[in-house]
Amino acid sequence: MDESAYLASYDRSRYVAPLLSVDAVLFTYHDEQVKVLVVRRSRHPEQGKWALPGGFVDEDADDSLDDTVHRKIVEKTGVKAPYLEQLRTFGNSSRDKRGWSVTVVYTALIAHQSCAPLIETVSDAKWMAVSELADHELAFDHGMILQAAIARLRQKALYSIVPAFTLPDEFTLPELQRVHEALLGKPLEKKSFRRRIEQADLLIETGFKQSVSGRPATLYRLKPGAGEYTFLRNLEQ
Amino acid sequence: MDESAYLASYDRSRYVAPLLSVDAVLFTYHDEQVKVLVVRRSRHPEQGKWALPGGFVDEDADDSLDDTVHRKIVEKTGVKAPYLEQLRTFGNSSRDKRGWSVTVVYTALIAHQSCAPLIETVSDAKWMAVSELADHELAFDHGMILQAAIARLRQKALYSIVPAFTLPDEFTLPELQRVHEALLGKPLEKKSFRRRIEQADLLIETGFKQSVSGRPATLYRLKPGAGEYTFLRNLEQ
DNA sequence: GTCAATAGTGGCTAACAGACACTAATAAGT
DNA sequence: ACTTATTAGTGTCTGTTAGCCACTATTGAC
Repeated sequence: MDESAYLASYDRSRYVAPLLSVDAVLFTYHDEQVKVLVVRRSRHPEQGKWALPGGFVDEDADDSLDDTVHRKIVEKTGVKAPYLEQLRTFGNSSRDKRGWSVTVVYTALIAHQSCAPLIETVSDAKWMAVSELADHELAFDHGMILQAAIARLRQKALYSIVPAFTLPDEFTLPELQRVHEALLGKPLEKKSFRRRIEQADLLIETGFKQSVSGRPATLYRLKPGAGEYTFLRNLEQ
Repeated sequence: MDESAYLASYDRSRYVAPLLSVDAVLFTYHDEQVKVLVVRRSRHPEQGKWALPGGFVDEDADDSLDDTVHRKIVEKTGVKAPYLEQLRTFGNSSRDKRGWSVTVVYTALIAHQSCAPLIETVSDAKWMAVSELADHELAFDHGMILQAAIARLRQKALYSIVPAFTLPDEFTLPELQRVHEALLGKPLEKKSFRRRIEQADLLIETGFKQSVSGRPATLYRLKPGAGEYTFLRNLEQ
């Protein structure tokens, strides 16, 4: 049998594959806190519990797993997340009562303001501060997944400016530093923080922000590709 | 309907999920070269082509995706790989002619000597030097996957001693440096390389290696957890 | 004993993070 | 207008660690 004959006779429905889903850990920054989007499950299993936004691949609508996550995030927030990166895939026999299941998990970052209007009007999705996560039990193994996502983003705060994607398009260096500090749970040296960003030439100056009180800060926008840049040296851990 | 009733009525075979497989990029070091295990495909599709070792989840035999990879590597090499880490999951509609498919890819490292006997006796698996990969077309998107795995391992050579897992249990620092240099494709500073490993206290001295020519080198073994250690500062890129 | 080869060290320089005091620019109060 | 509080941003010194490269150490071959 040659390959075309094989493909013609191939019937995928004969093979029972593990349940495959895609989930997103969507971070933002608001009110001095790093927050994560959780949605209330409307259906069984784990109905009523808070869970990560996610779902199944739509073979007609999605060309790739990235498409699936993007679609799911747009469904919940109304906008496309400007930063998306695969975290890890979790697959075992016990994480879902329906049987052996696999979920491909992504980390995504978005500015709070760009999706706040939609989320505030729906009752099945909300931002949860990462500091209060311990108080809430999430569906499936999503609590553990969230911890893994936070650990990774925390690491990135030490050697990249990826956390900038939790801020609006234009942001100030003090704002960015406060995001990093919220992630790391401790203050950073202002000078060290600013120096390395300046040396790496990752930002474009766009103007000045009127101050609430005190000297106004310079507004910046990320240069294209700034999210991929990694510093050779970590900040102190 | 409550959850137990839902679960009792749930029939997974009604849902056609994308084809799910697991693949491994298994690295080793031998004859001054970093090599990758490839296996010849005995069945359609892409019959006869070289591909990454991998396969499907066996829901009875495997409790987790990690189990699946471990099992697949043991099938090909006869031994369990001492280092295993998820690389990334690739999923789209075009990578497999059978339709929408997803593969969870792992990077694994193993000492050449620990599996050479088995591999040399079989004709459907062989070590391919990464330097000659460009000359061989691999099945599916495995060529691209391999490039991603190499890029990641190369990064790790700059800030960890993970490449040590391509060497036997006991190895010398000059041997380890040669692995890193083979990965990076350029020489490293001997003093810088040794100094950081000594400072991080990652190795246990076990004796001396009789020299082929020249002064004998000290043999070391990895301390437990040494693979998870990351240096705060990268070697020069 | 000398030489070739490889292992391992000493010690200087350069780059960059930490620390912290300093200056700069704004709003509010008098 | 001046003072003060507040936040933004800089100057500059110290400490750590990688780059560099010359040096010493230990072996086998002759």
